[in-house]
Amino acid sequence: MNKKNRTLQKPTKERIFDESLDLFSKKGYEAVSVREIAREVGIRESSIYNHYKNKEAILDAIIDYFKIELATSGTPQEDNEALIDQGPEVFFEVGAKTYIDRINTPKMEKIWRLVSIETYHNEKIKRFFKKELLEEPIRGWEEIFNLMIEKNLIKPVNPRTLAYEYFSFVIYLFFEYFILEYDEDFESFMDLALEKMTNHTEFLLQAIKV
Amino acid sequence: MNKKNRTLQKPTKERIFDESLDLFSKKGYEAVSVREIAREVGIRESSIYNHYKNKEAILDAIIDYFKIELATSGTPQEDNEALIDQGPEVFFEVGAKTYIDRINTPKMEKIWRLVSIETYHNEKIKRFFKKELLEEPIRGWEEIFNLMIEKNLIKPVNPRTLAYEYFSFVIYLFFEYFILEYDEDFESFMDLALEKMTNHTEFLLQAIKV
DNA sequence: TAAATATACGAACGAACGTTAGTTTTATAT
DNA sequence: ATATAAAACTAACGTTCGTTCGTATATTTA
Repeated sequence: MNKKNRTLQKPTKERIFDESLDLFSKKGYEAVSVREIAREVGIRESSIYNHYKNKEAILDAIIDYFKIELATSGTPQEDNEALIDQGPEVFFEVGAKTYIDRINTPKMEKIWRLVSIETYHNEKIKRFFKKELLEEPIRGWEEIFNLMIEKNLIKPVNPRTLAYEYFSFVIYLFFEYFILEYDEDFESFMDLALEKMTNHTEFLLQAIKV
Repeated sequence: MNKKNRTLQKPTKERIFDESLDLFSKKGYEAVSVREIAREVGIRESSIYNHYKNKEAILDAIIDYFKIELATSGTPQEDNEALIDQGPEVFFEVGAKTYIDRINTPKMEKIWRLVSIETYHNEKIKRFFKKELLEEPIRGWEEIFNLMIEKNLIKPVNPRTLAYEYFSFVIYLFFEYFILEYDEDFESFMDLALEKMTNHTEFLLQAIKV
């Protein structure tokens, strides 16, 4: 019976990962105890240490998973050039879709929330956030706007300014959701967020179209 | 000698307040122990309880101070009407100045950082942030843009959209500073932030001017 | 089937936490 | 000078924390 059950359910290590993520994303890393994780998994706290070196190793595993998922979900660089020729409208649409795809699984949504929380407390996560989720996207959008200007698709406004105009709103929406409204219904929030994003890109487009 | 020194320095309660704020803003509320506060003040931890009921009461006192400071620094509603007639440029300038004034003392700067951190963990602070620092300003700016449209000073774009366009950038700058770059030099950050804000309002103005 | 490995357990560790109790010192008011 | 009140002290409380140890029980490998 034990053997049969064991094969039907997820491995313990994965269950520790999932339950930890669930708790961390709700309460933050420090506020969750190893005993609490063990209780949720259904084992004793000492058994946790058969699967992870210590508590921090669980957090590290989660962040590693996050980085890998992000790396495999990004739009390939080469496609950009071809997309730009179809005009800014198409690009904004694809851009929005890319960001949504990155939070589209319950697991990733929880990690986003966790990363938002721990950015305050964890230096490693903070640096990652700043570099990969803020500076790198800004740089990418600057490049895109620069290309659009070169191709005479939009007015010659400072591309860095445009990148901030576009992307600061994305950050704002993340902030609004993951920090201020996380408890609320994801579907209805997403509907509202998409509407806000549409208004934003329409306004931006109106301002820079030739 | 003791008496003389005592009268020259701040009262103990105030020193507890100041040191707590200093530590809280650096490490977050939970990460700071009562012993640590006492050590910084230069008394035993039990003496803290002669001045504050418990640890949470210190945090409450800080938040109360913040609310009072914010309430007394806001621009009076009546002035808005007169300012609007001078055109959007003036209004953006005054608006930016108002926000800067609200973080212009070292004490207030620390509390902003603390509020940013604890918004994740403290339900009271979160509700305050959402209502008073996000929804209320957005509502205010919507009203302002609405008036500008009525007075034919700007194009008739949806005023709510304009409010988000303007204010999401302010939130973004707060986020960038208080969460991601807090350690860095305030002066140099503020110079850069002001430049970004100027670019932002210039872009916005260009897009909506009649 | 026997040996080896993986995984679970109960019990305990040392340290840190917020807080309280009782007592002594210091400052103020009569 | 003496009584009162404020504010400091020492010591300890009961909990919780992350982690380790030795051991028992499954599961896998030889």
